[in-house]
Amino acid sequence: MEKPEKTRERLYLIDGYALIYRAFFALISRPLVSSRGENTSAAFGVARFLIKIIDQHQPDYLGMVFDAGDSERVEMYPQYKATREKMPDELALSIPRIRQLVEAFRIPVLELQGYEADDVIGTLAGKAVDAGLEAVIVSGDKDFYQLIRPHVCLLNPGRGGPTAVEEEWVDERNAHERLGVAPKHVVDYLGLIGDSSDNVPGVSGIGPKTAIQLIEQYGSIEDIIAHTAEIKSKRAREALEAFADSARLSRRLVTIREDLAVDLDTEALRVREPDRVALKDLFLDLEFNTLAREFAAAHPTAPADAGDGAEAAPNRLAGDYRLLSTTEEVHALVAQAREAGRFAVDTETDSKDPMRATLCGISIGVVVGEAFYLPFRHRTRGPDQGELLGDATPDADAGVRNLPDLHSPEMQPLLDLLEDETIEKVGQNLKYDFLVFRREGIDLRGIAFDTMVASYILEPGRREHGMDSLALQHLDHRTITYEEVAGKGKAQIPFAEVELETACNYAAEDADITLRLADKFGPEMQALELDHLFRDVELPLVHVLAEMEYNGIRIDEPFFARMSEELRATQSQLEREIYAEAGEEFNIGSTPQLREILFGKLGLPVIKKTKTGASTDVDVLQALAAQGHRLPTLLMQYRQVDKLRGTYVDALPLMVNPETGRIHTSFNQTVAATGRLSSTDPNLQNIPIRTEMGAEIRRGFIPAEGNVFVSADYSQIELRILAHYSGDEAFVTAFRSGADIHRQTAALIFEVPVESVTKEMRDRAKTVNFGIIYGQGPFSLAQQLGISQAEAKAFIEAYFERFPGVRRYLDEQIELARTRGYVETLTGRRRYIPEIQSRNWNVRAFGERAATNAPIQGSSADLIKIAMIRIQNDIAAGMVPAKMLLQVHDELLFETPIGTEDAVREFVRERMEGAATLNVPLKVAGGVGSSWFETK
DNA sequence: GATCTCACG
DNA sequence: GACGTACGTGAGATCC
Repeated sequence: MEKPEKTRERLYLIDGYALIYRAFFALISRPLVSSRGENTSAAFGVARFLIKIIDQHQPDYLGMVFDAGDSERVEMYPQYKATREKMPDELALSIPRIRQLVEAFRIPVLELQGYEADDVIGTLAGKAVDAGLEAVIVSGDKDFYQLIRPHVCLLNPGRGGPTAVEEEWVDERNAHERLGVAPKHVVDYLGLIGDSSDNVPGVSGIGPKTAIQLIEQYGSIEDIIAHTAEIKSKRAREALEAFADSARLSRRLVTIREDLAVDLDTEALRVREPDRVALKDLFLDLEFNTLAREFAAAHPTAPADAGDGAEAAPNRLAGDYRLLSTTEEVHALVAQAREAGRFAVDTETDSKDPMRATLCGISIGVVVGEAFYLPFRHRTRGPDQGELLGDATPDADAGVRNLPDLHSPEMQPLLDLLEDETIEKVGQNLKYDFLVFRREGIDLRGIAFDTMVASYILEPGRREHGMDSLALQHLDHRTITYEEVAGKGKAQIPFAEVELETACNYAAEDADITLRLADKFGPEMQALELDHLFRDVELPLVHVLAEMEYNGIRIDEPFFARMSEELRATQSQLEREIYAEAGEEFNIGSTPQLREILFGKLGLPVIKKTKTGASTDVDVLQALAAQGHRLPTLLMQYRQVDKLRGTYVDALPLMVNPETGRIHTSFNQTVAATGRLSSTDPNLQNIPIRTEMGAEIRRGFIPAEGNVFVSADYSQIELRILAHYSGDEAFVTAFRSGADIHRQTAALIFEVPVESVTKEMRDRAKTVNFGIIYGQGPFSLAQQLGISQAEAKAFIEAYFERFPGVRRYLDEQIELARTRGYVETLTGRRRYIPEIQSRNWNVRAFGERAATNAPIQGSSADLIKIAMIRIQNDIAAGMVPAKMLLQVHDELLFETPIGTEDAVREFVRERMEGAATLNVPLKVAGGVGSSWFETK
């Protein structure tokens, strides 16, 4: 039916939740998920619909109607809507978004506490007609047919996409025909047949056909009941005799009220220009880029507000940033912070490495929009550009007004504040500040919020969690960058030499932004139930990691010097042999030159290609060596030696901290998308062990005088997690029996008794076991095992046949990632997988592997983190004299006084094995030694 | 800064 | 039927 002819101004009343549900479920099998993991299906559908309504229908008045609170129908009939499933979480989370959208469109929201949208719509439609308007009810719900009359019609919105449905008008002309009864009898009709979605009972035994017939014959439900005895059909008659009251109740339940106490405020409902800026921001935030473009094209900015640039450029947030220069001011600030019980803190220093940095100032923010900078060690350069005029004392330089020394009695209240556990500290990367303070002899306590960690919990796949990027995205604010105040490259000056007012603006802004971000991230984490992970795992871990970094690890420098000489000699020898074999000298480290030698000059076959040409990696060299060529073998040896020397033996001694004589790595808590840690400067999580020559390097890591190392590593933690999650019977049984899991696996997939499993069978089973965790396919398994692809395929099939629970579990994770956009670990840590929605097979397959691997790798990370926190707590409480030094994903390394090693081993084992209770036991293996090498 | 290679779990 | 083919990291060397 085409659109009814327009004779009056039109008011469109949109049934809000009907629209939202429809939009959400239209995309249920392929939901829209933003890169931050937000399910945006409903918001998208609603936005697109509103644009369409406004552009194509050009309503004169428009309102969005929502249910609010429990309906009076529940009092009438407690089971009303009781069979409805709870709103899916993803949808519930997008309701606030949709309200923002509606607001940005400047469409009034109409709701009345205690009433359903239907009743508000019924009332307003009536009032609209009285006011000389025409009411268009936008909904697909048949209940609304009862409201149809002159100047009231129904618009059932269509649907785009693959299963497109045309929009549909229902008015006086076609209502009767569509439902089989006239609008005035809709309540009788629905009262008889009931409504399963609202759990309205109706009359059991009477369906649409009978209902229509009865209504045609007798009229309303009361009339029908009055004539029950005359009804010919025995079934219908008996049904009515039994359920007459149910029919009356049902009729009342489906009757839409038209008499609520709401006014029709036509002026408020008149369609207005949308708030373009807000809408554009929302669209970008929701990643509706196409919609944003289309909307911008259809609604060009009026000349009046074009070109002022306010829309495009991020704001500069207004902040009152002040430099403190007197003790009294500091005391007042301390009092204010104590009063508030919470403040943001940030340190300014002269190095990115907290183990080498010197503190030069502190910024503090207590309330949003206000922050202070406390300079302690600023100085200026003299006119001759070299002589330092200022130092730590305020009098030394007239140009700089430092506060009294941080450790002077006047500043004691500030130090007390920092060390007061009851006053909450908010910061960005507080591990850094903690270490800087610690080296000043200040123990920063009360770490309550870290915005960098919070951002990581909310968006673990995000590239960077730096403040500049977070402020830009979340606060639409461009921060002052370090380069802007200190310069860059060669011209960069130490922060201590930055002019004070400039330093203050930079530093205080950081504290202010931190506070604003914390206020935003806190509720977001709560909404996603990530609070436990944040409060009980990641936040306590900040301390633990800081402690480990502070501890550092000792190396045997003469050992590295000797090893470097030996490797260098080996390398020269190999170099000569390589040149001889190649027939010329060239740069072995240059891939292009090596390519030319191997595939050009010597004409060896190209095995594998990279983006830029033939690959020369170890797989290729191995294959070429297997063909009987000598050069590839030499190259592999050369590369191994070169790598060990360049990356480890020569590099590590340069990292020794002159102050402590030890190497202090940095454990990054916000890098790995799965929840793992990473280690940098230097990376101590990839110290060689797999080859004999490489493992020698570990002899150079030694405990402090009078100490030994204790190492403890989880045995097959990832496979145990897989067993736990999948609940696979064979798998779980194997682990519970305490037997060798790879041997057990081999017995099952090769169908032989455990005693007959050969070493080769076990090795293959082990490879398959690990391959499964990563989603390895037949192609790569075949390559790895040196077997045919068909054989590899048979292995994988045999595996899943023996472990059907594993297959089921992996499929489940893929399905979860597809439908809700993310997978999660034991602690609820999420990993969003937008790739799984890709139309590109390759990208999608990657997403599927990530979806199966992330819960396993991530849960393993969860467990060791929990263990680390408990261990460090007990170490701090003095239970053992050990120091935790390193974490290498499933392994922890400790340093402890000689004689305490057995106790420490047991202490650590107990806490690691007790980190969680799974379906299968957790097992920890340990070792003791006077070098890292010996702990194996 | 991008690319390649290779070290670890 | 082809696609391209195992997850997660960091560092050093070379090239452009």
